[in-house]
Amino acid sequence: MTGSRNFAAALARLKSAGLRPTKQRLALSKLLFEGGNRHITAEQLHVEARHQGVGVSLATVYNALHQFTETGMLREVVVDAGRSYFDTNVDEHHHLFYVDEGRLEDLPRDSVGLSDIPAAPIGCRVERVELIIRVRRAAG
Amino acid sequence: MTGSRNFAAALARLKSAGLRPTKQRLALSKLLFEGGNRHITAEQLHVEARHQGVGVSLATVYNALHQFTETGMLREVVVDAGRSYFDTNVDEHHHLFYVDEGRLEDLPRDSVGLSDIPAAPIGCRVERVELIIRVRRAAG
DNA sequence: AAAGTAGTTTAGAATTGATCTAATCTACTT
DNA sequence: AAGTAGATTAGATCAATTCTAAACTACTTT
Ligand SMILES: [Mn+2]
Ligand SMILES: [Mn+2]
Ligand SMILES: [Zn+2]
Ligand SMILES: [Zn+2]
Repeated sequence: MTGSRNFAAALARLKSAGLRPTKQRLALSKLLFEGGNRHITAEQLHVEARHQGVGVSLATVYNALHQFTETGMLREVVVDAGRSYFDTNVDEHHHLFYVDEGRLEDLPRDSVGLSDIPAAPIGCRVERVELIIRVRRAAG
Repeated sequence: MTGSRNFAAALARLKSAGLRPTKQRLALSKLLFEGGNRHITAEQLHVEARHQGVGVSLATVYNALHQFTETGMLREVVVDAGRSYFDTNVDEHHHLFYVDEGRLEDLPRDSVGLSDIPAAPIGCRVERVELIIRVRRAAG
């Protein structure tokens, strides 16, 4: 019952994004969007999928993550040179990054006072304002 | 005269960082710190050095950039997965990132109203607060 | 100044995350 | 059921970075 509702939700998400509901996309969509917000890398999602017996290649994971991002289901967050995180929370918000663990956590938009953002230079538009607080385990 | 003063300054920088003043480090230090603030990648700096006849390998450029960063002469800025930028401005400030060009520009700290930053979780300390405004050429 | 030592540089190999290719497969239309 | 556009995949490829270990050099000690 839960399974079928989740299936229906995943199906609806793909349908409204104009993506064919393949076995792989359905499985990845469920992994990503069931449960709370997630910040995950392609490799992590691939491992998770295989671990659940979902037959999906790494190339397909990358394809799906990019398609989900293009259609607004995900957003990409860059905090670490050489690794991209995909965020299931596409609302405006900020991030806490645990440098040691390579883990991202949401900060609600109103948890930070942010004002007077400079206007974009002429001929440009602001694509996004990213605020990342990098924290590290305190020494000692 | 200018040459010798620049040499003296580069020498002093390395000395105070506890790094041996090798030909390569002196040359890279001059390229980085003479003139205004810079945001540069390892590959870019390597090209620039070779272009000026400085014999330096890419591995050494990476070594030097990391050593300069560890000793506080540079700071690393992550805006693009798969490419690291090194910033000669180590004062607190923010960035404008021109996505199309892959170019970083400084925003003075007081050009943005930033307040009420959440405290670091217990056991952690805030290593840095990064604010990046991503801009893109306006369509049309 | 010569010798000794620890630190530095380097070419080239290796690694990593990501993308590409082109052959196979599948969801949807007719 | 057949046809077609779209999707998946293994494996090759790529770009940035790191590693390795041999040669070199700055500095210290005689
Ligand atoms: Mn990293
Ligand atoms: Mn990129
Ligand atoms: Zn988030
Ligand atoms: Zn800067």
